[in-house]
Amino acid sequence: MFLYLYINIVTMEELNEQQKYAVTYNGKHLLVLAGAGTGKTKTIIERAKYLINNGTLAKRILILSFTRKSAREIVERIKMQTNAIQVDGLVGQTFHSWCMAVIKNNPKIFKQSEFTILDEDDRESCFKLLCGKNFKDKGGKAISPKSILSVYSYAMNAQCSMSDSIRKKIFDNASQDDESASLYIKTNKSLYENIIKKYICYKEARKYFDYDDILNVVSKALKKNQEVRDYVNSMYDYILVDEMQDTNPLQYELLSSFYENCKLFCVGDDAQSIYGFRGADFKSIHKFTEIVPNSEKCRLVTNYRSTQEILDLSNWLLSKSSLNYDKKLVAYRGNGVKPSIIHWRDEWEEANDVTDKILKSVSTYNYMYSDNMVLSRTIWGLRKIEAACIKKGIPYTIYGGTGLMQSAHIRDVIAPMRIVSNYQDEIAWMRYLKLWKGIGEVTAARIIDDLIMEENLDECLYKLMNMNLQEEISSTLLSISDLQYNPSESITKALESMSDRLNEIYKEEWVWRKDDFQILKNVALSSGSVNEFVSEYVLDPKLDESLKNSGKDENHCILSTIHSAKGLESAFCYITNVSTCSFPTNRAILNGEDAIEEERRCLYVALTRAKDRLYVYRDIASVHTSSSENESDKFYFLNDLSEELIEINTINDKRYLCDEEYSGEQINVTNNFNFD
DNA sequence: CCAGATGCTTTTTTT
DNA sequence: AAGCATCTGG
Repeated sequence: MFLYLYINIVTMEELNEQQKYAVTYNGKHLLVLAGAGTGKTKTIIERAKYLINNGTLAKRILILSFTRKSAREIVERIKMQTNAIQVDGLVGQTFHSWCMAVIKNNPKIFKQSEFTILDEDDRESCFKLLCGKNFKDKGGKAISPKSILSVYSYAMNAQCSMSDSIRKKIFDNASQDDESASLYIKTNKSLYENIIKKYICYKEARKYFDYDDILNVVSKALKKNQEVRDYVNSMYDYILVDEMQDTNPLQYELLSSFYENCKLFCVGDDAQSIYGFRGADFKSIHKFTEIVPNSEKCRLVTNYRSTQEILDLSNWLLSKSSLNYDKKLVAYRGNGVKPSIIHWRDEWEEANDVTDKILKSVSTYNYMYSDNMVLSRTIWGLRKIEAACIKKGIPYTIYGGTGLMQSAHIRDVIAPMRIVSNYQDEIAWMRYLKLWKGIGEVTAARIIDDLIMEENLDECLYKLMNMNLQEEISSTLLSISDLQYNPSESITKALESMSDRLNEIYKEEWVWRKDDFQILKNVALSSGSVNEFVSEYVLDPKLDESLKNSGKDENHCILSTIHSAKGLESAFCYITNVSTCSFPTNRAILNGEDAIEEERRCLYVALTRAKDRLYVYRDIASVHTSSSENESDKFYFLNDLSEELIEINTINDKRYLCDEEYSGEQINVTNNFNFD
């Protein structure tokens, strides 16, 4: 009963003392260290409103975030709460989209106005092409193109040397005095550098631009060019940055150009930094006041989301770390029910118990399906839960994994559109040609060698038509080319000539895959040309968003990877497979302390999503202590967990063991729905 | 040289 | 889910 009362209090527009301090801050730069559920987004929104109400023009405020989702959400919420004229021109952007805008608005300085942006898959394809088959290091060991790419990208994002990047990415962050690593780096560094140099030249020749280039080019220009610096500095008075803990050194570099003439207001939580593999360093947030001149930091510690019991467990997890997160969240809502640990013998048992509890929350306790969220460390960990949901008729939405824009059939149809928009796009040619029957890797490469010499698209198509290939190969490209200024219609035409072949490729899957193209066509309606469409969708795939929003208001339970669940919350929260060697993963244990700490933060994010009830699932074999003989067990997060913090249960569910057809009879397995 | 089948592997993910 | 290696057979 009292739970409903609290919800009303939380929605009040009042701010607590800490939030008020941050919102009305009058010094130069401020870092707000905001723990999970402490009103991080609300504080940023109130800050913007406060500035606008005190006479700052909305267009003089820039809201930056790492993700589109958070940037968009903040601006939308401000617009909802404020007079429309006042917020006119308020901008919320990602670092990437902001840099793109700078590039486009300064064509004299940035000459790369016409280029194809490579996404991660394309980038990998480039490296594959450049490495060739069986690429080996000097000791004869294979190096995957993917690992060279990761070395390159990490060096760029973390702004570190090639040697440091190899040490981090190839040698699992070996220490400086690890001799075998140093020797490897010494002998093989040039190998990496050569491929990377080739890649840089290749990009230039093919007019390719990758995500890192977008930031890097602007960052360099800001350093070197006074004109760009003046332009950028003249635009804003205030920069508000969300998710500061995910900001990497390259992005810090960009922010540094604002130190002098703008006021930064950054919000983040070091304990929720889970993007280290991408160059984000949560420690930089600790050094904020050293890095940024004239800056201060403040803290938000009152949590409005969870009960104290849930926070006690979360605080405990951080306190067991050797790192000092200095975090102790206090629940505004007071006490509730202790979290539960549930032991299972196999993952089907786990999936069965989770879905039973979801059903019960709805049938017995009158919650919605959407009050339930199942979290997993990996995307494939959700498959068994999904299967159980289907079996029991629970509506669900999956967050995480590859989005629609990454899926094979969409990329198949985008490929010919990319060719039309940049006929030198070798990666697109390769994908497109290989689709057709009779054309494999070798033939495709031969055709491309012939075509890439041509002067323009028309010459290419003419040559292609005279190659005695299946007619659809050239006719698809022709019809897209003819409809260049009607991208939506060009998709329709492309599909008409490709669908027979796609049907053959995807077989029974084609039934559901083909439905996605209606959405693609709708998105394409807002673009003026094929060219515009393909360049826009890479930076802002509205497709995935429109798909997610369509399920947003529906009463679905959420199945999500932990990474995708950041910012979400749910009354009932189930964290699956928190077992030894799964969480932290085996790989993290091998990679050493930094990786394990990142896993810890990951689990912390998961725990703090829960509002009322938290269930942590694990393999029954994970029960041991930190004094265990087994090496991997020592790193297990839930060792020595006191029963004061958590209630321990083992699934002993006869109905599951003996009877496949569950009749719907309610058996109170863990007896923990008693709020009163 | 290509197609198709099979089995294996896969951190996580955003731009 | 989807890419990979690997094999068989055309």
